[in-house]
Parts: sequence; structure tokens; C-alpha cells
Amino acid sequence: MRKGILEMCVLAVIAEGETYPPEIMKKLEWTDLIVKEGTIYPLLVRLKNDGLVDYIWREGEKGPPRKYFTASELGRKFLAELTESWHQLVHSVNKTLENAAAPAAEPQGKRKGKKDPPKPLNLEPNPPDA
Amino acid sequence: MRKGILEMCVLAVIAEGETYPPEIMKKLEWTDLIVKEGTIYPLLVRLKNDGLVDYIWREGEKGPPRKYFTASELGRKFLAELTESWHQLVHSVNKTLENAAAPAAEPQGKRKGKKDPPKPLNLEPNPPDA
DNA sequence: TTAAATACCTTGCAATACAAAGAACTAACG
DNA sequence: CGTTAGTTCTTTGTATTGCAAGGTATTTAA
Repeated sequence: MRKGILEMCVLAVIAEGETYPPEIMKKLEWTDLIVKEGTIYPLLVRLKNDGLVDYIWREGEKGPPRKYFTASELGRKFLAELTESWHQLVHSVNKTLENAAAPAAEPQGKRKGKKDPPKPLNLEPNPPDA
Repeated sequence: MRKGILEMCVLAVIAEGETYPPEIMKKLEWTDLIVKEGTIYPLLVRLKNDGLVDYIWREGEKGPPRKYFTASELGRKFLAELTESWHQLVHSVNKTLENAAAPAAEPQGKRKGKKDPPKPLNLEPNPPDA
């Protein structure tokens, strides 16, 4: 249901410009998103395998060489889809929370009319299998 | 990171007023949230075990008896915490997405100053271990 | 009796996030 | 050189989550 959120954030950071993992983690922290190594490295492998990102080795100022990631065309396209789904999810969840905040009134517009809803969320986490 | 979202939604629906599982699922669908039986029943067991909800058996108009759920005091308190975390998450993710949308400008306010951020998200999914 | 509808429950699997531990490379120091 | 520290990348094992699939049980209707 809420899958792909972290994927989306990492992809978004990479789409900003070439980065390597520790920098990605720092940038996410800047927006109060804590991600651990054990999470991000496997995730990057997945993104690479799915063709959403590419990387090249570069020497850093200090320490061992770094894997610098960039977003592929497909990656940007997928990021757009994830973002769309994210906004839908936020909307849906907020609607649910609003109803709960006002438990007195029987929710309206519900009544299970025959007109189907805008589009139920059923987030497929995986890329368009390119 | 994004844990507890569905938990929060289900708790929110129950907090609206006494309901039973199939009705919970319908209400979530009304806000375009699709939840399956195999998801919701185990989740309700967890909520019950954690003391966040209670239930009583009631006869329905048709079919077998139903488990009608209500939110406990603790459940409401926990729902408030989850909601708070949810809003923080939305804020953080949206900030990340905004940066990615404008990749040209070097993000500001970052620079890893010594002043620590507002409060990093590290969502503990489980109830306050009551 | 049988079938259909409703409600609840369980098992097994895939994906996610993480802790923990480790491997490898570089620079600095004695 | 050998050791230590700092940085980067990787792997293993585990807990949690969401789901499909397949039950079980109750009531009503044919």
C-alpha cells in the first residue's frame, strides 16, 4: 500500500545530481529522513538492477573509490509515477484521518454509490519491468 | 521509516465508531485505500494484543456474528502519535521531492551545521508498550 | 439438503528496513 | 614498513508488513 516511498526519496535525491551513498544519506537526513547503510545499499542494487539508476566509480578526496549514481531516463519516469502515487496516498490517508477527527457526523459521499472512485490505490512498487 | 501507516488508518476508522472488519475495509475503499482480508485480520489481532482496540461479538442482520471493534483510550493516544509522525513524514518527503524538482539550485539550509535538525524521523511502529 | 452469502482465521511467501559484522582502500604516524 | 583511523562498500540474518490462497463457521434461502 505504502510501498516505494523510500525508493522514491532515494531516487529523488539521485535525480538532483550525481551522488554517492553516504551523501545520499546526508541529504535525506537534512529533511529528517533517517536511512541506514543496511537499507540503502541493497536498495541501490535493486534500483540498478531495474535500470532506474546508473553509476560510475570515482575517486574521492579521501578513502576508497565511490560509486556515483545518476538517474536514468527510466528512473526519472518511474520517479514521476511514484510521486503521483505518493500524492494520491497522502490525499487518501488525510481523508481517512479527517473522518476520524470528526466522528460525530456520519461521513457523506460514501454510501457506496455505483460511480466508482477516482482510482483505488494499489501501488505496484516495482518499475515498469523495462 | 514509513511504518504504521495502515495501522493508523485502520485505527482511525475504528476511532470513528464501532465497526467490524468488512465495514472497515469498505470505509477505507471510500478513500481509495485497498486493504485485503489477509492483511486486516492479522492487523486487528495485533491491535487487540497491544491493547489499542477492544471488540465485542454482535449479531448481524445476516450471516454469522461480527466482531465489533472500538478504540481504547490507549488506542486513541497512539493514533494521535501516529498521526503526528505521519504529518512529519509527509513534510519530510515533500521537502525531498521539492529539492529534486529543482535540481539546478544547490539546496540551502543544508550545509550540515552543528545545530541539529528539528527531530529526525525514526518511526517506532509499535505502541508505547503499555 | 444443498447452495449462497457473510464473516472470521491461518499458512506461506515476497518485500522492506535494519542491525551487525566485515572487507577493502587511503592517509597519517611511528 | 606496520599500525591505526577514517571512509566506503557489501553481506548475512532477522523482524515486520502486506498479500494470495485456502480454510472454517454461521445464517438464510431454495
